[in-house]
Amino acid sequence: MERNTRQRTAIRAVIARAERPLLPLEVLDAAQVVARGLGIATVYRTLKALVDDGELRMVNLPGENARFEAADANHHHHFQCSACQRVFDVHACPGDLTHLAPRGFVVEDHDLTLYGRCRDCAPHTQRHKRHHA
Amino acid sequence: MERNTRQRTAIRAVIARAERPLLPLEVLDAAQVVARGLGIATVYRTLKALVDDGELRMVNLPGENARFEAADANHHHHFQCSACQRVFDVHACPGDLTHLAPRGFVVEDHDLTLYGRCRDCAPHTQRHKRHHA
DNA sequence: GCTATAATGAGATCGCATTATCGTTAGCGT
DNA sequence: ACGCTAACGATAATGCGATCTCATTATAGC
Repeated sequence: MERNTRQRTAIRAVIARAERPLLPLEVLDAAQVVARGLGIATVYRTLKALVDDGELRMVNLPGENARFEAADANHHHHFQCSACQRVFDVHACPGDLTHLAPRGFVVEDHDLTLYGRCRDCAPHTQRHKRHHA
Repeated sequence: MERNTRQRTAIRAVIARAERPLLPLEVLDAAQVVARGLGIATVYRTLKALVDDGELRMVNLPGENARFEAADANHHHHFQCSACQRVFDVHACPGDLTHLAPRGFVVEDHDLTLYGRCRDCAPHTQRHKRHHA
């Protein structure tokens, strides 16, 4: 993390532009457009470094590999599309959930994942085209 | 799934008795008490068979390996202790969350995971002893 | 009790995400 | 522009949960 390379710049840009947490492979695909020849090793290396620096945050969803998003985002949750499998941010929260836990349990945090169809994959309300990012 | 063996009986009993989803290794440990010599291969084989039969359900929590619980339980969520890592059932639900998704998204289901200290690991309110199941 | 064969257990193997290796490339301070 | 060396890319290696292999064991029908 001492030199600014075009690979690192591309990876940073891809994640900053995305409005959803990305898989390492999604980062690779998107960043390769700008940084030709970019390798998966560099993606993993850079993601790890950026997480250590506190610039990125690792996002885990049930049964999924880790995704990465900007760490400066405030508390939010995620929505995974059952059709395209992509994960989107949900800028809403049911609020205080501490009362849901059994007696004697102390709630400190929570994760919420919604499942269904994203805007692009929703039934009925078809979109003109589906240019996935 | 055609013969009733002591291994299978032990595995069924362990899961029925637990009030929380168990990891394959937790099933192994608990079932070995009754079924001596039980191997991990049999645990995986049996869990898979019971899931196929609809008797068990696979439970995925963020960043965790699959756990298994009885399939006849009704809709509920989970609580993972940040100290002992065990997962407990939460028989409560925040209710309708369909309105949280962005416009155009169709919510079909949701997963909620609470994090904190379980009764055994909670601060202050110490328990006399901690005989983990 | 006898037998056919389903089921088991130990250990080898697989699948796959992630990490390490190492020769090459390219920031950046001078 | 030069040189030091961080960073890269290709690919081998790792880690580990889960599955497969196969000789052995034990269930269940007769």
